[in-house]
Amino acid sequence: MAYEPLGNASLSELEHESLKQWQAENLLRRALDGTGSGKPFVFYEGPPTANGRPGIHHVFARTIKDLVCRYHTMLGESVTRIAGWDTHGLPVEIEVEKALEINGKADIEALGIADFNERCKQSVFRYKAEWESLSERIGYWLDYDRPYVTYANDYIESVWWLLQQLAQKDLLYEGHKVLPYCIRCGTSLSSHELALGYDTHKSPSIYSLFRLVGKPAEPDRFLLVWTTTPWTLPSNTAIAVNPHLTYVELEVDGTRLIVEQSIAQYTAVPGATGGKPLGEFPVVETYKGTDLVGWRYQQLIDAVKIDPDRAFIVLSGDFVTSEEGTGLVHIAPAFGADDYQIIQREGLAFVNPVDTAGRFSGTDWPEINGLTVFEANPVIAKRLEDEGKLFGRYQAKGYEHTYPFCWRCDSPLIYYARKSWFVRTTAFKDKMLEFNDQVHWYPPEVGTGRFGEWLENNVDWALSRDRYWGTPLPVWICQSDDSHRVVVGSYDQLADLMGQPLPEDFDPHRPYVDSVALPCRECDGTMKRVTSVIDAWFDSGAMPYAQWHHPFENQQEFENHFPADFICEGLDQTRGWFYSLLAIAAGVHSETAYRNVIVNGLLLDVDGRKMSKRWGNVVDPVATVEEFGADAVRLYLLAGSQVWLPKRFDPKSIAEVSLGFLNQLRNTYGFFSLYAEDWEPQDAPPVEDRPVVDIWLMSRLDRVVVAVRNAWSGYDVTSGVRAIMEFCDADLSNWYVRVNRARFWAPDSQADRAALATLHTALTTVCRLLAPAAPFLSDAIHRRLTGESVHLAPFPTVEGRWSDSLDRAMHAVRTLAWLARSARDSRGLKVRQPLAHMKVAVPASVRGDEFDSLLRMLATEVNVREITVVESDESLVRLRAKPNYRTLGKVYGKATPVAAKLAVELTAAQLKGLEAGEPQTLESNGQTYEYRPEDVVVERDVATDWLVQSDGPFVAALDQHLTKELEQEGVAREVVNRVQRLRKEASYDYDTRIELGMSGSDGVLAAVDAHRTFIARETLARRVAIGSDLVSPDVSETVDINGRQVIVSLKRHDGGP
RNA sequence: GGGCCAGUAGCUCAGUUGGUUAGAGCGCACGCCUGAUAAGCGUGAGGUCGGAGGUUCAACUCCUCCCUGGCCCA
Repeated sequence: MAYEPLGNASLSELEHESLKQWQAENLLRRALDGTGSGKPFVFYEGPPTANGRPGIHHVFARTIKDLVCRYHTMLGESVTRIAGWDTHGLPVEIEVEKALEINGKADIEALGIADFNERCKQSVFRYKAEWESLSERIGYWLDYDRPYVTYANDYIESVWWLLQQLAQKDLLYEGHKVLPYCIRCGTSLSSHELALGYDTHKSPSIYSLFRLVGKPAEPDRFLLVWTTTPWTLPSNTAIAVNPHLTYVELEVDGTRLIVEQSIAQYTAVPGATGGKPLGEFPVVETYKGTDLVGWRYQQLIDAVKIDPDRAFIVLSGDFVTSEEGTGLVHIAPAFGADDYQIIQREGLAFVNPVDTAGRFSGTDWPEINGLTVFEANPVIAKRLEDEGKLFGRYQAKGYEHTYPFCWRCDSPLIYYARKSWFVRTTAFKDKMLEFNDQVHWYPPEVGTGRFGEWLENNVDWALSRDRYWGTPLPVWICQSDDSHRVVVGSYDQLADLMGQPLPEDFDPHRPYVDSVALPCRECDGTMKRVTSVIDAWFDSGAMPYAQWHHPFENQQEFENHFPADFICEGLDQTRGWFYSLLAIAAGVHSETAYRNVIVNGLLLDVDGRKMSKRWGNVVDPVATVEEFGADAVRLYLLAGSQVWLPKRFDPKSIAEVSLGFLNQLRNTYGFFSLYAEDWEPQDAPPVEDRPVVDIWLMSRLDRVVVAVRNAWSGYDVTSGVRAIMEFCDADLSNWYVRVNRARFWAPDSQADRAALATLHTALTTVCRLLAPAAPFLSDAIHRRLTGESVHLAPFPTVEGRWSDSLDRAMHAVRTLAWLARSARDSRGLKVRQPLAHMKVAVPASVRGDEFDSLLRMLATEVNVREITVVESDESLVRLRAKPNYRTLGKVYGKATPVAAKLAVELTAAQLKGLEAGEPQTLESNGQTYEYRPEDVVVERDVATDWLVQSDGPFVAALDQHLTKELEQEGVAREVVNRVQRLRKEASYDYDTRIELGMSGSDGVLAAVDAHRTFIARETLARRVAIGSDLVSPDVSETVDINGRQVIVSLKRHDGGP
C-alpha cells in the first residue's frame, strides 16, 4: 500500500515517533536553514529562570510562541528563535539558601560569598534538563545551539555597557528612597517585584494620644492618631492633617481629643468609650485643617533622640484622607514614601533606629534594642498603655487589608529608607509612552490600559540590590572623596583603569570584582566598587543587546535582530520583562524593543482558582501531555478561548475540545489511505474537470486559507485554529467525505481519480495549515501523503478558486439535506427506504447550473428518486413577507413597526416582483410605503400532505407515498445492510468476494430477487442463492427485515474476483 | 479605594456597524447510519444573555449604577 496507515498507536505514541524522526533528521536546523535567506522575523524568547520546574502555564505561552514562529517560518521568513536563560537574582539565592538550610545574609557571609555564588551558578541549571525535555516534548522549537545566559561574562559586559550609557546621560544615580524592604532577605524590592506579592494581611491597629504643647495646650488636649505600624511610633517626627478637612475637639470621659469630623461620626475605638462612636461625645471646638498646622506636641515615646526644634509639629498633607484612621497621620520619615517626602519638603529631622536586619538598635530604650520591628509592636503598645498614651485597646491583628509580601520568601515587607541606585526612568517617561504607542498589543487594552497607566505613573527604577548572585553594579567610588566616581562600561576599560590586564579566568561576579581596587584619576585615593548587584529584570531586559554581546561584537547580527517583531508572555509580566525591555530601549536606544506582543492570560484550575503549590491544584504538564498528546493540549489551549482571557484548565475538556478533532482528522486520512492504493498526485485531473462538489471543496479550502492567514498575521491565534477545525469537521469530514464515499469504494474498478486528488489536496493543505498549531499529527499525515515533512513545506496560499455562487449552492443543498432528514424523522421513515419524489424551494439567488448539478448528489444523500425545484407560484408553496427591520429602520425610524406590520399585506404577485428585484408600494391611511427588495425577505409556507420541513426560504417536501416497487427496494437495502453486518462479523476484508444464501419470508425473497444485481454489487456476492441455504457457511443468522424473518448465510467465494 | 478584563444552555465558548425566533461543541435523552465502524449523523430538552435603571421604533449589543470572579495598582 502506497499510503501508510497511522495504525492503532495512540496520539502520544505517534508523537514520540515524530520526535525521534525530527531529531534524527535535525529538522529544526533544516527548517531554519531553509528560510535563512528570507525576510527576517525576530522573536525574543523571554528567558525562564531555570531554578524551578516548568508548569502548565509555560506550556501555554510556549505553544503560542511556537505557533507564531512556525507560521512565519512557513511563510518563508527567517525566524530568530534563540533560547535564553535568566540565571541571576534572588530566586536563585533563595533556592540555594533552602538547599543549604541557611537563612539570611549573615549566614551567607559566614559561608563566604565565593562559595555561595558558586553554588548559585551550579543550581541554575538544575532544572534545565527538565525545561528542555518538556519544551521538546510539546514541540516547542527553540534554537538551543547558542542560548544566551545572563551570568556569562560577555552578557554581563553588555549589561555594564548599557549602565554606562545610562550614566553618561545622567540617568543613573544614587539616592535615598523609601522602598518596600524584606528584612529576611535584607533587600529592597523594585515596584515590579512588589507586584508579585500582595496578599490580605491582618495588621496591628493602635490609637495613640499625642499631647499638645505650647499655646493651645490648656487644658490637656491630645491629637488622636491611628496606625497599623506601632514600631514606627518611636521614630515619629511629625503629624499630618489635610488642610481642607474639618476637625473637631471632643470631650471624651474628661479628656480632650482632636479628630477629623466625619470620621468621628462612625468611629468607635475598641476598648474605649464603651463602644460608642466618638461622634456621640460633645464637640467643644471645631477647626479647619489649616488651623492645626504649626501646632506642636510632645514626643510620644522618649526613646530616640530627636531635635525638638526640627520635629513634633503638625504639618499639612494633601494625601491625608477622611477614609480611615482619624484624619491625623503619624509621620515617620524613614518608613513611608509620603513621610519621607513631606519631611524633605519641611526640612525636618530624619531618624532611623532600625538596622538593615529590621532590628532596633542604638535607642535609649534597652528593652527594644535587638528586637525586630514585628517583635517590637506589642512592647511599644505596652509602654504606651503604661504611660497613658494608648487610647482603647491594642489589637495585634486588628486591621485586615492587602499588604505587600516578599514575592519569594513570603515575609511581610516594611517600607524602609535605603541608599539605592536608580535609573531615572521618569526622565524619559514620554519616550516610553511614545514607544508603547508603537507597540501592537494583543489584546489592545493591556497596552493602552494596564501598561499605559503604569507608564503614566512611572517612578524611577530602583536598580540596586544588596545581594550576592547578580550582575555587579559597575560603579567604583573613591574612598577619599566619594564624589569621584566611575561607571565601567567594558572589561577593557576596567583593565585600563587597573593598569594591568585582567586575569585569564576573570569573573565579574562577586566577590572577585569587589576586590578590584582602582587608583582614582582625580586624586590619589583608591576607588572601590559599591557592593550592590543589580535587579535581574535589568539583565533580562538587556537581552536584545547582550545576547549578541553588543556593542563589542556581532554588530550586524544585533542590527538585524532589533527590535523584535514578536514577543509573548503572561499578563504577570506587565511590570516585569515588558517593562524592562521597553525602559532600556527608551533609555539607551532610539527605537522600541518590540512591535507585537501577545499577552496570555492566567491558567486557573477547574474551579477558577489560581494554581498554586499551596493549594495543591497545580497541573503537571508532563503527565498531561503524555496522557492526551501534545497536539491535543496545544489545540485545547489555543482554541478553547482567546488566549488573553483567564482560562480554567480542565484536563477533561481537552478530550472534548481537541481529541475528537484530531481523531476525526486521523480517520479522514485513514479513509484516504484505505482507498488510494497506487494513486499518485500526478494522476490528478485538472480541478476544473472534476465534479462540482470537488470544485466546491477547493473553494472552501481557499476561504479557510484566507481566514487563517488573516487571523495569524494579525496575531489572533485562536480564530485561526478554530477556522481550521471548523473546516475539517463540517466541510471535509462530515460533508465531502460523507457524500462521496461511493466514489472511493470501488472494489470492482478504480477509486475515482478526481475524488482522491481532491481529498489528497484538502488533507495536505489542512496539514500545512495546522502545522504551526499541532505540529505532530500534521507532520505524521503530511509525510504519509507527500513523503516530506510538513515543517519544510510552505504555508498554503490562496489559489483563487473561491466562488460565492458555488458556496451558496452547496449551502442550499446541505440545508435541504438536513431538512429532508428532519422530515423523514418526523414519520420514522428510515433513510434506507427510497422515496419517489422530493420538491424543494430555494431563494432565487441560489438557483442556477451549479445548484442543478448538485441535485443528483442531494438525491442520493436523502435517498429519493427525483427532485423538483418548485417555483414560488406552485400550489405547494405560499409566499409570506418577512420584514427586514434593519433596512426598514434606516428609512422609517419610529414608523418601522408600522411599515413592518403592513408588509404582511404584500400580495403574492408583489412578493414575486420583489424577488425579481422590483420595488413595491402599499397604501395605508393615505400614506404610501415603498418596499425595496432588501426590505422584505420572502418566506415560503407549504401546505400539503407531503412531509415538509422548512427553514426560511428553504423548503423540502417529501412524497411519502410508497409504491410496491419502492418498498421492495427498501427491503433490498435492508438486506444489504444485514449482509454487511455479517461480513463484518465474519471479519472479511472490504474487498472479499462472497457467496450469499437466503431463505425464509417470501416477501423478502421476492424483493431480493427483484434487486439481485444491486445486492450482489453492494455486497460483493459472486453467487446469490435465493430460497436455499449454503452448505457449511462461514456465518449464518436469522435476521429481522421489517418484521419478517429470513436466514442469511455467507461464505467466502473462492473463484477469484 | 482606583484601573483593566470577564459574567450568554449543566460545562467550554461564538454572537459583525443596535434589527426579526440568541447559536455551536461537549454532556444528557431519543432516534438514525453501519464499506471511515473502538467512527459518523439527526432530533429534542435545556437561556429572565449577572442585576437594576436609562437611551431608542428596536438593546446580548450603547450609557449609568450595582453584584460576582480574575488580574493589576494604591
